[in-house]
Amino acid sequence: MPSPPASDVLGDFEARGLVHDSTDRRELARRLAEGAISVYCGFDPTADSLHVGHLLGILALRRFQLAGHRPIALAGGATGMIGDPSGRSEERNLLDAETLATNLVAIEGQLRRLLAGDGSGPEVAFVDNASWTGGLGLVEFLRDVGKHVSVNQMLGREAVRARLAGTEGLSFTEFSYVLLQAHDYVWLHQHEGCDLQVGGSDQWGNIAAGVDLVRRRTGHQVHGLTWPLLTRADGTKFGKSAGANVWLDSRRTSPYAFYQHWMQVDDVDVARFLLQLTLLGTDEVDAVVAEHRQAPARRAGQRRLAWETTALVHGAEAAVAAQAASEVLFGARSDDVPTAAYRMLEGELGSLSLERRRLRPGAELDRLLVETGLTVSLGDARRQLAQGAVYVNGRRVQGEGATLSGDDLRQGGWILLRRGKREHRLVRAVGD
RNA sequence: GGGUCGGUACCCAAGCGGCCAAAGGGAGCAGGCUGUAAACCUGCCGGCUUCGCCUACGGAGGUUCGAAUCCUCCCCGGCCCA
Repeated sequence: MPSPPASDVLGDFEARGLVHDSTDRRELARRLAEGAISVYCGFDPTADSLHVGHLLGILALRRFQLAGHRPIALAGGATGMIGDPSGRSEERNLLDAETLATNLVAIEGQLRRLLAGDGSGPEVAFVDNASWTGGLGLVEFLRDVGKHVSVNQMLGREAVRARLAGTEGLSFTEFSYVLLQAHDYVWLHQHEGCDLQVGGSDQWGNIAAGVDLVRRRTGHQVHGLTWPLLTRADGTKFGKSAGANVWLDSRRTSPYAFYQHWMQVDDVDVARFLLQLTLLGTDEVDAVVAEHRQAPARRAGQRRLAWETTALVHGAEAAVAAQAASEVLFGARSDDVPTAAYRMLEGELGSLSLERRRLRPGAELDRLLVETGLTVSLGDARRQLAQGAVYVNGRRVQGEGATLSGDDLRQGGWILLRRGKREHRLVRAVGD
């Protein structure tokens, strides 16, 4: 895999559309060219898994690593206790310590796995800001951190202003969040030699505050860099599929679902996503995009995107399986599938087992649809049936009262159900 | 605390005694066209034992043959005054 030239990560970020804001660009470029630096990106444990939005941060660290710099992945055990008001219109509910601890462990595990890399480049450092914030006394904090920060400036921040102007208000706790993150930067600068913090554009305020605080406390000039948030071309937030978040944890979003999520990306977004969400070199992305433009129907862009992201997050083996499942389901012959393929699909799809007698000819399809979760209610199931949205083993069945027929159990016990274009479920008959 | 306007389905928003499961828009789902795109066209879009029934218009009561619509109290929000 071609890595960006060690001397020009910044240029690479720019070429990929990954620069939203940064501290003095020339100064930063000079610093990066001068030699390896330590760069940090934080991840707050707001859930027990990261989601696709976090991929940008993870890849950013990898990009720096490939260019010879030292990445620091920070899990926000302390900041997670407070809640970042950036980009939020409402006060967060504080997570209880237990949930937080669980989340932290889960997220750290994911970060370690995703950043393990291939052994090239400097090793990644994993830190948790609770380790240096936990023992910090309030008075000490107010003297060492608070004294250097201007409330006037804090009030000027976009995230704060929006909340003060609106009806939601802002608690002192969230108002103070930026101080913690700024303090993190100081600590990492002093103890880990960190000279650059990166994050999504919503983090700019927090990062800038950190850069400021480092200067006031140490007189050193450190840097910040943000990328634009992941959005679709139409401006809507990306990372949701059918309203649900797309997670990196396979228990929350299966590798198959994850793969499909990328397969379904709009043409207009493919090039940008390839640049921003994979480690492919820009030349290679250009080649893929050119191929895609030649014959958009083949979805070369989406295929490559799905492959790269799935392999990155779930490993090559899972990516192969997800790809194979997709071939079966979206290929020409989903009405006649070999047993081996059924077994494979069983692991990839939402599948369930039902007693054989429930799947006899005459069994009502509407109930089956509800049971498999393909529709949300019986009424919905009947609507879908009436609209011709339902397929059994790849063949459309129509009519509200549709039932299973004699040969619907394939290879001795599987039924492939589908609603609409792309929702599939596999049902397996068990018992006698 | 006083005044006033408002709280309607996932969101915005009409309705202001029966014809209201509630206009319109958005989102979502499906069908058509396609390429598992986009755009466009069409249909659906509370639940159920579906020619009917149940639950719903901030909450609780009440008036009425009949209430989202009227009355009372309560809760919540905007604005104005203190």
